[in-house]
Amino acid sequence: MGRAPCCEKEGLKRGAWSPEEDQRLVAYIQRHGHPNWRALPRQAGLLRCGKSCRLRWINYLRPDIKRGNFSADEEALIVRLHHELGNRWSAIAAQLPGRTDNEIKNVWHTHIKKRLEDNDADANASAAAGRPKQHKARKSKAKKQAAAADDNSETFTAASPGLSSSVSSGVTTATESTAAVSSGDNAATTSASPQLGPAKAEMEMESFSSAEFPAPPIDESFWSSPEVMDMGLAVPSTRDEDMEFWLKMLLESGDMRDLSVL
DNA sequence: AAACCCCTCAACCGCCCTGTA
DNA sequence: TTACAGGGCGGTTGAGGGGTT
Repeated sequence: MGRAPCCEKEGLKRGAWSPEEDQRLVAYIQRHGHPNWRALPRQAGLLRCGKSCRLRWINYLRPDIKRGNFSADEEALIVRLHHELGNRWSAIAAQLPGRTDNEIKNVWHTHIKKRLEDNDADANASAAAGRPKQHKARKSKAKKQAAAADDNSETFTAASPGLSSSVSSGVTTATESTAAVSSGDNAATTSASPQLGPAKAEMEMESFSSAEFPAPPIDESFWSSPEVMDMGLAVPSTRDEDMEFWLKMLLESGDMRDLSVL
């Protein structure tokens, strides 16, 4: 006899969550917690599977979720942890506060893995071809992320407009620092290097042009923050300086040394 | 302008693990 | 020890959207 389904599928809603559903779920969890996911949707008046509620909460509605672009440091950490742990996304997520396993998994499959493959391909083809190909989707993502960085602090409330401010508060503060660091596709382009050894990174740096990768807007307050000042790091003003800045930062943080074994 | 391409990411599916009776 | 329920996890899917032709 087969295993019983986790929940009765009949009559349950599927697909994207509405703001009203989000609000209902958040309100219920804030009031009662989630001692029993299976019973929760019925008690909260939601036509959803318990698993679906859990996933929605874990991946999207939890107040400590850090939304927005992954910083170069975060991406470097993901690469390193994936090297050590494999596809154990929850274990990797445990090392990245505010990030979910689902989000990390998505980032890995859509960005990092592809970049690693590109880098391998480029390394093989560079002698013959020269410059790496710029995938169109990355260009679109650059725009998208630049826009996302602009209203990063509003992402959560915008996605779920009905939510109370108590839930969305804390998300903005958690996000701002990341947004400042990784505004635009800068995170993606600059972090293209961290998973490479220094020589490969240098090779890749030369392949970028400022025309293809216009400098993203930078939150000046970040650069004047005590943490950054303590590092004695100058504010990068050009693309090349930008790349060198991140390389230096990663080397000093130790990430690059760890990654050089890859 | 419109059709097509393809990338992103939220959400789902199904298996596995753990706790409990 | 076994059966079952519930939660967790990793793989996969598909709608939506932006870029290209």
